[in-house]
Amino acid sequence: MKTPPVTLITIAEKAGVSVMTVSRALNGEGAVAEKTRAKVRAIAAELGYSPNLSAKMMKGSRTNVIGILVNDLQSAVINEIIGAVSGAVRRLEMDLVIYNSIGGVDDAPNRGLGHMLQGLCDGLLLILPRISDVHLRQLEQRDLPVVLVNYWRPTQLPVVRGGNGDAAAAVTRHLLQLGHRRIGFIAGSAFTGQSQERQRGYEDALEGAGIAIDPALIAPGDFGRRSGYEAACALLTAADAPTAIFAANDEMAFGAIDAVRACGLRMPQDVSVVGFDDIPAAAHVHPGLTTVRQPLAAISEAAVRELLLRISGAGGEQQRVEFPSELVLRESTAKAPRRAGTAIQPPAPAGAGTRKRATRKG
Amino acid sequence: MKTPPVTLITIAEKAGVSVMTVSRALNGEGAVAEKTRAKVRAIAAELGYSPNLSAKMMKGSRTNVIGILVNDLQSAVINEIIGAVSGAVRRLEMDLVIYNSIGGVDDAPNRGLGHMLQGLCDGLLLILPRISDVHLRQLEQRDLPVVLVNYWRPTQLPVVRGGNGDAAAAVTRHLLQLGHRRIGFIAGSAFTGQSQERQRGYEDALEGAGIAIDPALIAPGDFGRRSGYEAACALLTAADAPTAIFAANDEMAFGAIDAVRACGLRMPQDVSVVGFDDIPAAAHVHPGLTTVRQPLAAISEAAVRELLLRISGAGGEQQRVEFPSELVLRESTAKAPRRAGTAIQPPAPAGAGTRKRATRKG
DNA sequence: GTGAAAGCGCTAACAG
DNA sequence: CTGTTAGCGCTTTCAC
Repeated sequence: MKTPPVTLITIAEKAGVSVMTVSRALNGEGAVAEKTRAKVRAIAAELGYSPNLSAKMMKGSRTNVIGILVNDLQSAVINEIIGAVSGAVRRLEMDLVIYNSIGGVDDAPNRGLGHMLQGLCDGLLLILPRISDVHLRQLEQRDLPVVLVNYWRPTQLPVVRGGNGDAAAAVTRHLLQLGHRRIGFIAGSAFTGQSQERQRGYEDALEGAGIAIDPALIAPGDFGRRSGYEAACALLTAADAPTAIFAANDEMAFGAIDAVRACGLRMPQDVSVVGFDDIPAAAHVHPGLTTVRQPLAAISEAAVRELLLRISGAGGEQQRVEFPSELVLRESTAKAPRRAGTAIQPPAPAGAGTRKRATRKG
Repeated sequence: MKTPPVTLITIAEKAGVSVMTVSRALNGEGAVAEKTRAKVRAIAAELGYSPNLSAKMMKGSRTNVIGILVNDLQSAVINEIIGAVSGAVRRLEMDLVIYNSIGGVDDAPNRGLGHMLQGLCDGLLLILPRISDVHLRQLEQRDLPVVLVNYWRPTQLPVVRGGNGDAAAAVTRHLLQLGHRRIGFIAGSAFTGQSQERQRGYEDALEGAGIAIDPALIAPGDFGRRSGYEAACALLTAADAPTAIFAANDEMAFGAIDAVRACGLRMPQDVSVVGFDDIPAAAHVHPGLTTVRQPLAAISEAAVRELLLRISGAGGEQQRVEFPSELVLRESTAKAPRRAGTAIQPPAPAGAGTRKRATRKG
């Protein structure tokens, strides 16, 4: 029913030429008489022809589609990256398909991923904050051009990313300049190198200022708001509590802010809070969150460019590209208070305004 | 280099059977000896076989992939829908591919869309807050199972969506009960029926309460935060200003809140603000935003179910499914203040804390 | 229960 | 410049 599919054959018949000529005319390659080409193109346009990708990819030729493999579409950072990649891809007159390999770390080794790998895409951009090494090894084995974007684990695959260590050091120095001496750090999960690098920057800056690193000031988190809340509660209620908290990402910083309030403290007067990522909400809250902005647009563009290089076989000279991140000062940091760290009463179990992260059964 | 692709042939040779048998064994269809099947499956697993979708779709058989066509990946609502759809699809052991038809309303009629239509997906979920009628007509022509999710225009295609009118009426009645008599409404863009329906609910509730609709209280917006700010400024600085503002979505409500503050007014004491959508940020701001929550999970599941029906040819008995939305009361609404609407000084051009929407050149 | 043949829409390679 | 042949990996149809 409805419209029958338009194939090269349809056009060939209507134009009175062979299928091959139509193919060449439409793809702009091979020698075709200008006149023929024009005619064929006109008919194709009229009929609303769009090439059957499946057939194209079966022949192993380029599909002009690049794929994104992502496993967390909820993340503001990732959505920004995807937006930027979309733009870049579009400017190249290519198409973009996103494969959401939701689920856990070990997900989609053969499912889905396999499908995409099987030729649909010319290349793949990986935006995987949680990727397992097993999965990564599989990708290394494959003969598909691939670039890791912003999230990585040790690998030989090319990586394009924003700076973490330098910016984290800058954050820490900023806090030091404000007179803070006990600065807490809330780490993220270890599935990506991001948190470690940020922590390293924090530690380097402290050491650079001649301040010993106190393990009691480093709390574990998982990049989720809730974990930031809990980590901050732990930090703030301990003896000799920090006067500033640096969270490895904005979400956790928000949780930390919740905790500060739940502890009856003021932000930034009593406790300064800094995040990382500069997600849109960081600018929207009051007071605005001091944080770090990664140049996601530049990262995305570069990643696409890198991928294109791999696709065209000009296999990488540069295996790792890093763009410096930038400190964004807002109102969540202030001069360190005079008080020595006094022990604080722990708040009620679930802090007001704290949103529980959705937990999925299964 | 690296791993050569594993095809049915590879497996057939290794198993000492024909390609056909392998195909049947793997797909579970057709009669195959249990023994053969087990053997074939074992080899397939061992070799890490994953079927070449391209070939599959070329034969027009089902690919077990469903596609999402979306044109705004920045939207929190849409991301929530996509998350829910992902889950539903996964539970069905199918795969999901997202096609981001960014750009304008008239975009992707033949590009991209065409590709997906050409068989990659068994069916398409459309999450298109901005879709043109032209585009919609094209889709209607196509012989591909399609379901519109949450956003729609007049069409014969099936639609699964959350309620708008009833919930908007509930919001309005809530404000009326708080004593508000002059309630402003900020409309969204007209590309989807959502804004109109929400406005209708607002008007119905007012009329139901015997209050005449004042066109001066209805301001145009485009669902963006900035437009909410501007619309609210206009409402608040006019003579006989409203004591409550109902924005057609949360983003605009946030803009309205910025405006309330920029005008030197307090929220909710001087002006109550209500949004629509219950995006995560609505719960995160202080005071929390009273808004409406659409049952996105239910909507998404139903949409997938509807789509599956179409795919299996059981063409729809039900063309429109609607799930009731729910009023979420938080702290942005309060009893109407005593003051008569006094004229307010307009704020400085760009309100503090207002984030300009990114404008893309080209 | 299994296999052989044909063909999906397209393009690379080689004629003409 | 244009046409012919062959074949990508798979499934459908029909044979054994």
